[in-house]
Amino acid sequence: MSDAQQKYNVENAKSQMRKGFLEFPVLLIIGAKVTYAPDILKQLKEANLLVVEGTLYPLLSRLKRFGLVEYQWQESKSGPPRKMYSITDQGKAVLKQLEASWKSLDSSVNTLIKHYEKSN
Amino acid sequence: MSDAQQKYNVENAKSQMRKGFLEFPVLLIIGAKVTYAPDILKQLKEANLLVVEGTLYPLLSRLKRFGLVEYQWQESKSGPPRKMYSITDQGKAVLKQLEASWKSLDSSVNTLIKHYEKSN
DNA sequence: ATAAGGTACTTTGTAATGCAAGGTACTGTA
DNA sequence: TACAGTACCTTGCATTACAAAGTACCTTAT
Repeated sequence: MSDAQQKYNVENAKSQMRKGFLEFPVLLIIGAKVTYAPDILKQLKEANLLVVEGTLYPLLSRLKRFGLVEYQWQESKSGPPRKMYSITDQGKAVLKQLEASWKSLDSSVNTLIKHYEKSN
Repeated sequence: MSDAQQKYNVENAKSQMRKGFLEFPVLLIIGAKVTYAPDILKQLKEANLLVVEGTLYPLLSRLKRFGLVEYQWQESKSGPPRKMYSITDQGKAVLKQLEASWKSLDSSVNTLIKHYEKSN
């Protein structure tokens, strides 16, 4: 029956909330310091933006493909070589735009929250 | 060749930034006042959260299917009848969780922005 | 040497969602 | 009766997060 009520999954909502959004924090992280995937994962985790490998690696390839980041191989003392990512000038330009979009989104949502709270 | 650089589309990024996210503002709007689709579209537009019909109607069906909103038909003086949506108790409960997720996301991102700015 | 464990990077298939485009139907007015 | 405006809905596509599994390199212990 199409009327049957389904159970709403908040975890899925959180995941969806990050959809298409992660490029921004990842660019911020790379923009702040040359770094590599496992460290980016760690920083995202510390920021409560949990992400898994299967999400991050394709995302980095995408950023590279768009010329927003670049990388250089670097040897490690404790394992295989690492792809050290750094932001490009193009990446910095896009980052500015994403930051503007974020601020707009941020203020829009916070306004809606205030309206909602005022009505209750 | 797979190395060819593609053009980054900021508009697409904005759209993706809203992906999976829209349930939250729509619930906020319905939670603040009983309303119907075209008015929700108008409010989203005023909040700079541009959305089109093809996005909103399936979203409303979804919220209904999950029992987060309900509707009643209401006749209009200027056209066909309207589905007037209101939030349910379940919807209010979910809204609380989404608000918590949003605040966490908000503070995480703003922290990353600060780190980025400090490093430049 | 070789095995085992850790580190790093990658790929495949699935589910979810925004969007463009097109469609249906009701209402009032010329 | 035609037309324009309003409201609701559906289909197909592109994108992206995630789980899961895989490849490869390096160090350490046996």
